[in-house]
Amino acid sequence: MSLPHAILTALLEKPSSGLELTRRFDKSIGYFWSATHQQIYRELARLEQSGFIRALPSAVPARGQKKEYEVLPAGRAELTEWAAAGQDPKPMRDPLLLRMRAAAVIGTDGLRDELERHLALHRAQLTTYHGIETKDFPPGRGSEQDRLRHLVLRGGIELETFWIGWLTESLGALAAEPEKAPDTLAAEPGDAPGTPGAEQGRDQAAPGQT
Amino acid sequence: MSLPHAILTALLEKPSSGLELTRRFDKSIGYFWSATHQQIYRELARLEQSGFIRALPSAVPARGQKKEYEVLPAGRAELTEWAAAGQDPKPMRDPLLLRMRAAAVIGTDGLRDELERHLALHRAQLTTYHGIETKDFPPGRGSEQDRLRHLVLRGGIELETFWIGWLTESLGALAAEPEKAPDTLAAEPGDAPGTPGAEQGRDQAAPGQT
DNA sequence: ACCTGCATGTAACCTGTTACATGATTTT
DNA sequence: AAAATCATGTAACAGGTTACATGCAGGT
Repeated sequence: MSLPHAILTALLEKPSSGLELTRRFDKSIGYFWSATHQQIYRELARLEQSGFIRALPSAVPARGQKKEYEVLPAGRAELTEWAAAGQDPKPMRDPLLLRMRAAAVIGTDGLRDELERHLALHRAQLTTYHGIETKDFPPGRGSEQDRLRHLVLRGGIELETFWIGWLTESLGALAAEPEKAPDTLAAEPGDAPGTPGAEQGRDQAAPGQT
Repeated sequence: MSLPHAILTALLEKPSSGLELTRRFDKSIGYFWSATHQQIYRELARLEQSGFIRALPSAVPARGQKKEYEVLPAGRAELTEWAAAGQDPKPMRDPLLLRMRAAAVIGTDGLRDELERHLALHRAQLTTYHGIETKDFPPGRGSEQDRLRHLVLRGGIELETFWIGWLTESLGALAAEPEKAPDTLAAEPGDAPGTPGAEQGRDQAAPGQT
């Protein structure tokens, strides 16, 4: 239940049309809450129906016509209420860690490549964030808004730093044990080391598993 | 599309019933891929129908009866194929960062409390992980499986460390500017600083926003 | 007989994803 | 006039969440 509140926040920062919001969700807002344009239009319609936002009267209500929205007092109240409620951090759900756990069962073929690919992506993202930081948040104290937004950006920066650190560490640990054998690298799917089926339960007593 | 593969991995580690899987998803596996028992039963039914897993013949197919599943060769092949495909890291989606961005618009009331609450939760989680680490992964090299699983755990540990660092840093930055005024702390929702409605677009030219 | 805990589900709903449709405006 | 781009949507589906239903086993 956070997308509507992300949109309310964005609209309070600046009234926008659906497509403008979509673009903002591809940039700054999307760095911590992503959304597609379909989600945004759906949610805008709901927010309007709930009386939280309204289309600026200037806009013509035709199909291909731009329609700008602004937040109504009820919308601001809703956002304030949401902020007061507090959300519990949700358990992580990350495919890459799952991928690594799977590697412990089906073998490490291709794992290094995948880690290196992610490492490159996270490094690129970090560079982007650093660019934003030097451009938008020069040293010296700005307004309260600036400082809060800077903290959000710091969150992104430190998260990417975490990934880069963990990936680097993992690649190092994998290097210590050279991926089975160099000549099995080109094996097709289904040819994983350890026979394809029929010996489940082999590593039953391994630690850190249950 | 990762839940089925999480289940396949779990079942390859050890054939289990739905409820046993649920419990494992509340512990180790759930530390990086959470799932409820409803999801698990639904997915088990699908995986069985697809011929990736089967119920062990010993079990009686009655309603309140335990039903254990094991992975079939086709299931192992499917998992291997999934692992070879590689997933792109998805854009982050975190309510707490959103909450902080909202605070830049509606005011910082209650923000410190929320950050402190999260800090405590992340510290507790880190303690849990450290407990697992010392118990299950003593120094000295174990099997390849052990080392991969240890890396996964390291991921969890370093992620919690990131949160603790960022939250601490943020609390420090907020302390520097003491939450508006001490006497507004008990204000009701709807009384946020900055008038409730009617002045959107105020901070249009602020950096780091578009 | 009744209650509690174990175990497997059903149903309804909401969010997010993917593919496609349609109208308006600008460019070539 | 055609094509590209801007802009708003519809439809169908997959995945995740919440609440509830059903059956069996063991204890009191």
